[in-house]
Amino acid sequence: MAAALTALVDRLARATPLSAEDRNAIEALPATVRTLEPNASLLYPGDHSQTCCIVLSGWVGSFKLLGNGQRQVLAFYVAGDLPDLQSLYLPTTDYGICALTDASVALVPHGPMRALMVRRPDVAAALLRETLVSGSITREWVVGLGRRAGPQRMAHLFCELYTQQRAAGLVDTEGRCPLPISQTVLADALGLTAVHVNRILKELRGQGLIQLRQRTLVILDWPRLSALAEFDPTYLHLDRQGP
Amino acid sequence: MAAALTALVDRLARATPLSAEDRNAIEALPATVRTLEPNASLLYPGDHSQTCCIVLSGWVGSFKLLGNGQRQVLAFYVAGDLPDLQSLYLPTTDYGICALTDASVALVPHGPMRALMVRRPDVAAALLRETLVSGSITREWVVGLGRRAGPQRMAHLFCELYTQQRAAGLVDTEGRCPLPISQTVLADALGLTAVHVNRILKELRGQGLIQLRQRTLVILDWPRLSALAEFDPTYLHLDRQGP
DNA sequence: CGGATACTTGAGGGTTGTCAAAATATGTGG
DNA sequence: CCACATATTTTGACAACCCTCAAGTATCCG
Repeated sequence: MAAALTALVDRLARATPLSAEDRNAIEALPATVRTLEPNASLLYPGDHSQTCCIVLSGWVGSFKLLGNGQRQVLAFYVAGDLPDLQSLYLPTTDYGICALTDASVALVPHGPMRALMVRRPDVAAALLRETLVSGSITREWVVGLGRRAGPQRMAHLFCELYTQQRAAGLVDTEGRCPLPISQTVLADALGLTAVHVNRILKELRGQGLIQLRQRTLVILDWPRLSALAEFDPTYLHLDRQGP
Repeated sequence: MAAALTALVDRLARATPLSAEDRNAIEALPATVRTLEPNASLLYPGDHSQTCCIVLSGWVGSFKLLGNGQRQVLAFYVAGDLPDLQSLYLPTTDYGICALTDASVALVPHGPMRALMVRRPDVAAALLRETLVSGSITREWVVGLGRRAGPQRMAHLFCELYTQQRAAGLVDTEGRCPLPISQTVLADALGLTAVHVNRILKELRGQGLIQLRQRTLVILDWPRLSALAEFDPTYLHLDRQGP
């Protein structure tokens, strides 16, 4: 359990300077680690969660289901992300969280989490910042789902995921980064069908913009891909605050 | 200027009990009131705002523009809403805010706003709660834009706006509430064209579900409308907290 | 009354969905 | 290592939804 939460410390420190005391306070949180297989649920809509979840490894998604069985993915979460921080303030969750790959998460009870935020205002501010950035990303998804056609929408998502992973040091020198999700999941995130996602992928591949094989995304032509997507990374708020 | 911020006090008190001190502290904030004509901008993408905006009257919207001139509305704001609270923590705004009707807003400088939140933790928690509820609504918009077909999507938005205004006491005994926006704005919120919005309205009207005239929405058949939308108000988090 | 804005309707085309099936990849047990 | 079962990806044909363009009607406001 010790050092399990370094993923969170690293994430927060990326945007906000944290003192050694802040780091220690985070790593001292009582956390239960859970490993998850793909598709395993962590949280169901309507649950009253008593813990906050921190992704340690793998990919996790939040989603909502519709009456006819359709699914909409709301966000992707990777190491250091907090999919349900809001459960601290809004007891009833309105969405589900499940593992998209083999994953591990830390579960921290609400009590110690709240205590940490009271004792360590800088940590509270950093967590609040993460929440606001998540909201900003969700708004950009609204724009994509509302106003971007399929190819542009997919290109934009790839630009987003690529940029996020580059900030996390997960992109290699050849423009490759992990994208360990099926076309079905991609479709549920993009508001399309899996069949159509497949056709758009073929199109982007045919234009020499990307490759997507073996759970790896390769950006072959960033200038043209980001131009197609009209990608502006401002909304990711990756600029570091403070000293 | 005095009492301008009662709209905010009333809004926060709807979900969170506030002490008299809390209320007084909010109403003592230094606020500049601005009146806006329809379409007047309050905030442009890329701005570095030094104030927080509180809607006092009228309807305000946040939005993003795309390269080809398309617009996506991200949220509607009415009296008591805070369209840009996040500017306190994320200095670069990535969206625009403009008046959708004649409107008035209060502008509170970041300094006093921050000071209030430090001195009055309950107010800070109430403001955080509002931010989280906004995020929850944005996620529901993602679901609608991604997975609901036109009529269902529009029905869902009407259910949402109606339920919110009922909580604010703005619905009369005949199921009427204000909806003072053009079909073009509605289209920009629903990710559709104005022409198609018009056709869907005709359809919903023809089925005897709603009326929309003279800036007023009338819910004629709530059971069928909410069933069509598969509307579940959980995500609005209207349940009052605490005593 | 005149001009501007908003709403309404029609015709036709493009994007995306649905249904179905084949091809490929992945995983498991013998 | 192979044989098999399963999941994922790929492709085709067709239909539905939504968009575009265009024109006409209603409404608002000075």
